[in-house]
Amino acid sequence: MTTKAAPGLRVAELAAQLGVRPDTIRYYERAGLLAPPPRTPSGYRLYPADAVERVGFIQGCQRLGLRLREIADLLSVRDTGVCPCEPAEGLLRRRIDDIDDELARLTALRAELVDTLAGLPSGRCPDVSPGEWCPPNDQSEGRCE
Amino acid sequence: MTTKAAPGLRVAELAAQLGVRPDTIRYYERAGLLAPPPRTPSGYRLYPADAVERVGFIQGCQRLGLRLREIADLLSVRDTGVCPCEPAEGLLRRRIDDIDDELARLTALRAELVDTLAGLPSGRCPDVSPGEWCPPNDQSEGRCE
DNA sequence: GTAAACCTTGGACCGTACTCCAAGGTCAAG
DNA sequence: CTTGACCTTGGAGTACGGTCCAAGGTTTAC
Repeated sequence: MTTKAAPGLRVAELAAQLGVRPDTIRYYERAGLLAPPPRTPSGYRLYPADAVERVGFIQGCQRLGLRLREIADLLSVRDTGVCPCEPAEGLLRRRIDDIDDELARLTALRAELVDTLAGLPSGRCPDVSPGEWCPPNDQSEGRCE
Repeated sequence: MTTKAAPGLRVAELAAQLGVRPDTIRYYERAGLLAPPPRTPSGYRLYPADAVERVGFIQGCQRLGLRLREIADLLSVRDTGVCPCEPAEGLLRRRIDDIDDELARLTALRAELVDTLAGLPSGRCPDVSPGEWCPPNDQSEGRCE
């Protein structure tokens, strides 16, 4: 069977498969996440079919909140033929810790916002320490009643 | 009583009172949060004492997560002599909604990360859809055992 | 043949809140 | 008088992940 030799994907085709723009693909190349692909005689990039999977891996990692630099590290391990799950474990643990910090911060901030809001429509404007909501000069005018 | 005429604060003095750098004060001026202050004959900025309170207000709003542009809006209301608590209420409500969205997003993401991590050290590397952790070509080599 | 739709490159730009820089002026202490 | 610490300005740089641009070359459809 004469399997049609894979012609490869042009940059816009690869991008469309993954729902991104061609610029993003070229950006990944500049950022070291995608090796420079072979070119047509006239200089167009021609990606092999497995580039789709590679960009999909990038997107999966991004969904988990990894940065491109971290994803590049995982890919470089993966490119040696080794599963990058060991370095990934460290990255993911650190990511969870960051998320926990952020959750705590946002939860505390939310409570503070609710407190501040609760004071707003009442007789006195609450302070936003160390500043105040009301202008400091004319105390008798413009305050919420 | 001959009250010593307030000499005003130079930019580094104002900044030091609030724990920020002079550049930050000048940046607030460029950004429209601080009016251009009077100058000494030689051109140095000389802030009146209430500038400390004003920058304190900015910091208080920042702690609540408001952006400089939003704070500028509140300040411009406050500068009319009116308490900015009414527009602030809208900003703070929207901020709480944003935080709720972010909390939900981070909570879901955290769960996904924990799931992913739980699969890592076991016999099979988990998929990071639509990519996979393990390289697609050599299935038999390099997998976590 | 020609127009539309693709491709190439290097570089500038987005938002956010600063932060730093160079080149020069000012001011107080010794 | 000199030294050092302050001040001025406009502009560039930081992180992040793209996004867009112009100016030109290529390919495809009609």
